[in-house]
Amino acid sequence: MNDKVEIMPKHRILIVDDEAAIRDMLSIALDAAGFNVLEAANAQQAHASIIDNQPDLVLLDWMMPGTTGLELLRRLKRDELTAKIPIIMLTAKAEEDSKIAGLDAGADDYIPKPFSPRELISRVNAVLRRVGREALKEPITIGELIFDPLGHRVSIAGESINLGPTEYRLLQFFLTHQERVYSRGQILDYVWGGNVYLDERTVDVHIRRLRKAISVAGHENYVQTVRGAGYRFSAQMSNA
Amino acid sequence: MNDKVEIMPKHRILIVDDEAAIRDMLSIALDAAGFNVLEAANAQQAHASIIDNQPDLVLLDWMMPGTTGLELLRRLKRDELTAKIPIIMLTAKAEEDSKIAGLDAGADDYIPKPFSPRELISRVNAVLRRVGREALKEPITIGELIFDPLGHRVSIAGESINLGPTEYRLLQFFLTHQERVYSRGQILDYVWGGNVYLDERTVDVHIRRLRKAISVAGHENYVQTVRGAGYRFSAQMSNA
DNA sequence: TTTGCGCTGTCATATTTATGTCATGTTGGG
DNA sequence: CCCAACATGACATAAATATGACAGCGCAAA
Repeated sequence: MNDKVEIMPKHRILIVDDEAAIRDMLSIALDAAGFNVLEAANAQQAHASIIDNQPDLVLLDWMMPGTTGLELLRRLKRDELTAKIPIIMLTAKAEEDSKIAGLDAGADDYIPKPFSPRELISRVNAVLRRVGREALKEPITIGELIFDPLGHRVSIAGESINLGPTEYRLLQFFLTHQERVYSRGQILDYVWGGNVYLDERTVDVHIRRLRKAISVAGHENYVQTVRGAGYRFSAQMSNA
Repeated sequence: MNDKVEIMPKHRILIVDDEAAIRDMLSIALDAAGFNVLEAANAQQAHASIIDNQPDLVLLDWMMPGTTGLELLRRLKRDELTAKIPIIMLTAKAEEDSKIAGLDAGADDYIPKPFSPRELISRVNAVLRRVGREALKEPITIGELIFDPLGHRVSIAGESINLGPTEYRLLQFFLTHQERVYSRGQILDYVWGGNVYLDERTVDVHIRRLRKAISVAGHENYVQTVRGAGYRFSAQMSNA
C-alpha cells in the first residue's frame, strides 16, 4: 500500500462581506476550524483575491454596496477559470426567492442569517466534501495518458511517470484547459499563483521538463508551442 | 497621413413596448446617442423584426399584453439564431423577483423604470461593449475554414494550418473586415500597428504567405487583389 | 546536525522560425 | 504591345523558443 499519510493542506476560504464585524465573526469561526481565511470587503477586492489566491471556497454576502453578491456570483460562474470555485451565499433575506435565484445562478449552498458558527462550519465542510469528490472524481484520460488526481499519479501506457510538483500542476492545468492558448504570464498566474515575480522564460523550462517527462512514447506534441502567443495543450495531434 | 476616416456602423436597437409614448421617449434618446432605432409594439412584431433586421440589441418591456416580455425573452434564447442577441429588460416592478427571473432567463441587463436617458444609454453601451468583447472570442467559420481565437488556431477541413504571427493577425483582420477593399497603407496600420515604417510591398509578401497557407484545398481566392486599390477578403468566390 | 538528493529558477547558448527587402518573373488594361 | 502593378522565390537578419548546465534551497534520512 501507499503512504496515505499525506497532510491535508488547509483549505483557503474567502469571506466577502462589506461589514467588518461579520467578517471578523466568520473569520474567527473558520480559523478555529482550521481553515485559512481571506477577506474582501467588496466585489472588486473579492474578484482580485479570487484570481490571485484561488480560494477553495467563497462565502459571499448577498447584499453589498456596489456590485451585489449575486452579480459577482454570476460573473464568477461565467468565467471558465473561476466557474468551478464553490460559492456559499450568505443572506439576511429569508425569502425563498433569493435562495432559488442564488442556487440557480450556481451557488453551492445558501445560509440564511442569522446562523451559528457550528452550522456555518458544517455547511462549509459539506460543500467542500461534495465538490472535492467531484473535482477529484474521474481520472483524466487522454490517449494513453492517465492523470489520476486521487492517486496523484500520472501514467502513460501503464508506466508510471515521475513529475515534479510544478510539472504536475502544469499538466493538471493543461488537462483542465485544453485546446486553448495561454500566454506565459497567464500560465505563471494559474500554475504558480498570482503574486510571484518570475522570469517568464521559467515557463519555457518547465514546459520542456513536462514534455520530456511525457514523451515516453510519441506523446510529445500534446504540449504545443504557439509562437508569439504562448502554449496550448491539444489532444488532436497537429500532424497529418 | 492615411485615410483613417472609417465610419463606425450604427448599432441597430429594437425597442419593444406596447406604449407608444415610451417607445417615442426611448427612440429619441437612442437616436440622439447615434443609434439606429427600430420599434415593435408587441411580441409578434418584435419577433418578426428581430428575424428580419437582426438588431444588435433589444430593449424589451417586461409587461405587455399578450405574450409577455419574459416569454419572448425565453423564446429568443431558445432559438440558436437569436440566442446571442443581447437583451435588456425594462420593468416597472422594482422587485428582486423580476430582475432575477429576467437575468436567469438570459437577459443581459435589467433597467427598472423610471430611468434617465443617460442611464439607459450608459447601460446599452455597457452591454454592447461586453458583447463585443465576447464576440472576439467566438470562432469564425467561413466555408471549411475555422478561425479560433481562443485556441489561436486556424484549420481548414479539420486540418490545422500553420501561420506565422503576422499572417495570423492579417487573417484575423480580414475575417473581421470582409467584403471591403483596404489599401496597403491601411493594412499596415491595422495589422502591423500605427507607427511602423515599412515598405508597402511588404504587405504583398504577407498576402502571398497567407494565401499559400490557406490554399490547401481550393480556398485560395478568399483573398482577392484589387488592382490599384489594395486587397479584399471575400467569402463569395468570384470565379466563373 | 550533517549529508545527500530532488526541485527550482536563471543563464548562456543553440536552434528554430518569422520578417522585411530585393531581384526577377507575370499579369492585366489601355 | 507596353507599362505599371502585382506575384513569387530567395535571403540575410532579427526574434522567439529550446536546451543543457548550474547553483541555491528545502527536506528527509542518517
